[in-house]
Amino acid sequence: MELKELIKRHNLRPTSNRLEVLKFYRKAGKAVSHGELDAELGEQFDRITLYRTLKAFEDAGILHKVYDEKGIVRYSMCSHDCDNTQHQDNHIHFHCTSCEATFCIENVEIPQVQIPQNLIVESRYMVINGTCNNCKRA
Amino acid sequence: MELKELIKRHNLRPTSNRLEVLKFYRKAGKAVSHGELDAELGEQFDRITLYRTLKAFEDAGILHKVYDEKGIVRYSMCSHDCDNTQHQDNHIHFHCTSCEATFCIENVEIPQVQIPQNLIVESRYMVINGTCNNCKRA
DNA sequence: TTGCAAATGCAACAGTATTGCAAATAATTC
DNA sequence: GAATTATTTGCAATACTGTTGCATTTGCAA
Ligand SMILES: [Mn+2]
Ligand SMILES: [Mn+2]
Ligand SMILES: [Zn+2]
Ligand SMILES: [Zn+2]
Repeated sequence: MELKELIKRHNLRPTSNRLEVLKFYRKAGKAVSHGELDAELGEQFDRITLYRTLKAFEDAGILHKVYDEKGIVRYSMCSHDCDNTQHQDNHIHFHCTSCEATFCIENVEIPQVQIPQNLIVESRYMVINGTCNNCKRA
Repeated sequence: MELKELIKRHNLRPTSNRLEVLKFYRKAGKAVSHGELDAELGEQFDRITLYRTLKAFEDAGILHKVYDEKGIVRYSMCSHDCDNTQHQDNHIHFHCTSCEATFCIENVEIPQVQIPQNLIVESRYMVINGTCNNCKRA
């Protein structure tokens, strides 16, 4: 199994819990909240364990946090070379206001902006709200 | 008092609670969370009333919500012609990672971006993290 | 296979926010 | 100005999200 390798490469133990969680995230193809994860795997694993799994994956650079405009926390697979020392997820996120799906726009960097005051920029975060492909035709 | 007028123009009753809250927001010059508001006015007004005041001001177009990258909810004065039908707060927000202050960059619009998929864009949200003027020299 | 470190489950707790309802207050009508 | 009506407020209860402590289980390496 490839997921096991991915977990090991990030210095975590590939437990059944972690394998199932990661399988779910990979399959989802979008950002998933703890609540949605719990709805899927809550019978099998404890609510708190799922919280800790998400935290562990985030720290390890396997998942990254995604916020929509209402502050809802979701997680999504890291694509590149994130690890426990650094995340590299500075891409745009899209949030569908119809179905509430949120996902990464991997290949679009967040544009730089000229801000007038003498402020030091460290990072940028950007969410685009709109209608996704599925909801458009419906 | 000018604040009274502002509240009335948005079809709300200018109670002492609302006047004090609005005075605080105007003075603050930055985004303020419910907790910070409660720390200032909690002796005088009920915690829940403050929640409802913020909600009422938001619905009326007097305040708008601001989220930082950690999902913390703050509110800030609306500058333009927001009302109960529409908000017009599509500017960038700046969050200082040192002092946690968050404020509006009123005069900088959020840049448009070309997203590849056929997604319908409705609005954009952007937060810049960095170091503010005060913290820079410290 | 034994020993140790990491991971899990359960219980308790913390922080933030919402809802129902009765009392208080503001605006409107007389 | 007093009576009537609608809005606002305070308090209690509740919900939701997330964290922490601790005993038990599991994975891994010696
Ligand atoms: Mn992403
Ligand atoms: Mn703003
Ligand atoms: Zn959608
Ligand atoms: Zn600062």
